[in-house]
Amino acid sequence: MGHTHVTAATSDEGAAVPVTIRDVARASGVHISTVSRTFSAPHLVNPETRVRVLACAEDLGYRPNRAARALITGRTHNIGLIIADIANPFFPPLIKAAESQARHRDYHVFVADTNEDPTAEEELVHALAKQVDGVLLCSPRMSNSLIEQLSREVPLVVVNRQVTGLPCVLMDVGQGARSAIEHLVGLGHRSIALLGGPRSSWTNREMRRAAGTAARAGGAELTLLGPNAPTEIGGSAVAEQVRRSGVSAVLAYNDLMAIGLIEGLDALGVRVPQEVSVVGVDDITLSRLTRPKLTTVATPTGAAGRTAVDMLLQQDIESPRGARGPGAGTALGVRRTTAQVMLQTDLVIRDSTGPGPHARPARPLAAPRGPDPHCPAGPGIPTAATGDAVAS
Amino acid sequence: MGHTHVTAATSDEGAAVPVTIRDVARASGVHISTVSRTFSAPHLVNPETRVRVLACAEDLGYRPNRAARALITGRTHNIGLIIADIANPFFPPLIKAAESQARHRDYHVFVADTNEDPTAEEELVHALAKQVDGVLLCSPRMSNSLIEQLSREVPLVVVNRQVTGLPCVLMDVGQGARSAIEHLVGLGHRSIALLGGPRSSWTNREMRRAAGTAARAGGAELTLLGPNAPTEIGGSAVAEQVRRSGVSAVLAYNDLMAIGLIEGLDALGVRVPQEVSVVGVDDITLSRLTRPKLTTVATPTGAAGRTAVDMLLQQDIESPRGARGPGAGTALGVRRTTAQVMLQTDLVIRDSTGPGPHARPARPLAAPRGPDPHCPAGPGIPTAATGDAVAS
DNA sequence: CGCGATCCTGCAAAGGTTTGCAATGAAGTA
DNA sequence: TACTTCATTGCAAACCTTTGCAGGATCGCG
Repeated sequence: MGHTHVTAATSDEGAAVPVTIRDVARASGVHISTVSRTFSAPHLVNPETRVRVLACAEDLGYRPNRAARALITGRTHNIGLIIADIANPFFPPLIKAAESQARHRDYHVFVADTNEDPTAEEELVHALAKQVDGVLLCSPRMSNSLIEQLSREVPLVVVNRQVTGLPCVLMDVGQGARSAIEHLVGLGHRSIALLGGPRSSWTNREMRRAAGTAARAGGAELTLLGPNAPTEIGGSAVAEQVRRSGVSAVLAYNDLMAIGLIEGLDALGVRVPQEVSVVGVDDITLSRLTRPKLTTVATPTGAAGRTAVDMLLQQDIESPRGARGPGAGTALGVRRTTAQVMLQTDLVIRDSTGPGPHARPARPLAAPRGPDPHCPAGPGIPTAATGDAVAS
Repeated sequence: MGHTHVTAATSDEGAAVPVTIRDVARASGVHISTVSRTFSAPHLVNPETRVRVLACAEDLGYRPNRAARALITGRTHNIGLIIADIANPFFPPLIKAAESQARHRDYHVFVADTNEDPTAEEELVHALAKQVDGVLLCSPRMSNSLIEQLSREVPLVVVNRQVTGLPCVLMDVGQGARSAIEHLVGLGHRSIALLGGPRSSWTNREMRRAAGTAARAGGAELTLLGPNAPTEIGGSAVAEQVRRSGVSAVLAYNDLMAIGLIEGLDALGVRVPQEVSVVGVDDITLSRLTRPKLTTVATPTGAAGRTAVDMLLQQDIESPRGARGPGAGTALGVRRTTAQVMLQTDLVIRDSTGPGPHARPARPLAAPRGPDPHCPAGPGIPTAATGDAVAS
């Protein structure tokens, strides 16, 4: 590793003296159990004692050892967050929201990246299992059956995937794809391509299903292209294929692919939206910054992260892990209710979609359009309703 | 919270039977200490016994309880990663690299987001202290003295900040800023603005210092604008100010601001790079995707994450935390060597910079330029050398 | 055959916290 | 006054693992 040590100094440092509950007990003249209760069950200790203990604790800089606490309570107050690819801008807002929500509930979040690799996913669940109270599985690439199996090892909440028997947070990409297709059909497009994402993606299947239905209903022909890598590269790689297919509009699996496709088409001399319209999914920050600005289906990423954490913690509180007390370890089945939450998506119309070859002549050609009925707050600004739910 | 429960089912699930070292011991007919050694000191146990124990462990699905292990060894095998803003695309590659590197060393990573808030930073260090073996502080916003103080509580490695006595990973933004200014001066710009970032940012100070020197050396005038929020919004907000200042080129604190600025200038009818040249810092993915593509100083984010983890673990191995064995708890000072690593940056020339008003007439005006000597692999492709070091 | 060395394994303490139970004392009730 | 109830606190077991120490067996060597 070619670093250069600019400075190499030595410094004196007192060994971090670990101050335990015992020290606090001694300092405040009570038994350690009283100190413990001061923190974990304050109502059980005399207010006067409590303030004294708290003062001593503060004074000594005491912080409860979470490992010891975890050891006896069986609850680590940690949760795991397994992500297909942190570098995909879709995920950071989700991570951020989840971490913040967890922190408010006095939980910490382990983040792990699988590089879209199903095997890594499985290993990570195993590795995390004993160390966390539950795991959030975001856009998993492994099989449903494996997920179910793993859920017997550690409480799981799945995001962007429907697994029966498990709590799931879903984004209504079906509705999103439908809106997108309807938007394109309304613009006069009759030949549309769907740029598929990873084969094992639930989102991918949902989009295909909904887009197919919507296209049929609108009298348009839908061409399936894929599967592809859900990245910019994946998008630009199919540009040539898109051109040859002769479609006048494309719905891409996500924004990254849409942007890559636009790049690729541009390199081939195909103009967007004049010759081909492109719609993405996710509404990542980037999609507002490219030229042309991307028309896309906004997904409520932050809300998904928060909701997933809530569901995990709720489920977790119902059924604490580990046997409590001697003799309570009989493996009696735990009955728990699982819920699936569907979050609404919103079509955000910007500049990457325009009139198709079948547009009625009355429509102005290739002119900037006004706000679309689907997008109450006007183009470019995700609606506040994005995080809200939709009855389905 | 407006979600709709699409499904609410109940499922039977065996209580996750916690299989401990004791179960494995019973199953394989040895004492628990032998099982323990099988995992933590395999060379001390008879090969035959070992395979038998391993088989049983595998069979029962045993995984060592890390909390218990942490309790007695004093090492959690976790590290904390404190980030100013996960949503800033500068950080995900760093997180990803750090997490991956840590995992290879059998460590897990807690990720926490401070929203650029110094107070949150301090609280997070406290909260994490007892739970991790060390903390990576990325682009901290708190004061040096506070950082030093916190480093007495938990081993710290600082990224993007120079703190004497603490191990630091720095990116040579000074060199980067110099290259950028020289590039602009070479293009004929004599009046350049520096768009500052957060006041408490070390990077910010370094850039100001280096850019000032380079501008003086090149006979250019440098205008300081800031501090600003290191975001797209922060950049677009100063567009008007940039126009009024009359400069012909701008070096922005980071890519996000540069892109925001270009957006803002565009809205004011100022063309980039024809009227104003813009240079960013970081080379985030986004900078290759905007129009015009951004000229920027590439920072080795992944290498920084990996290096930081390595430094933390190395320092950590030298001085294990917590008193080992009875009577060893005397607070004798631990002497440890701290190093600072400086990583090289690289100017990547793309399309957001062009000839300035003082360009020699021989130069073609506003025409696409070929590869720049600063960028060996050609524009648009970060050089492989980016992660390597530079002697300084 | 005896002795030490080596290898393997068991024993038990320790690590910091939580928590059921018991003890204490005070206050309230009959 | 005697008895009950309640609030507060102490006691000690338990959580699961690691590790220093010692015991036992086996082997090599003189």
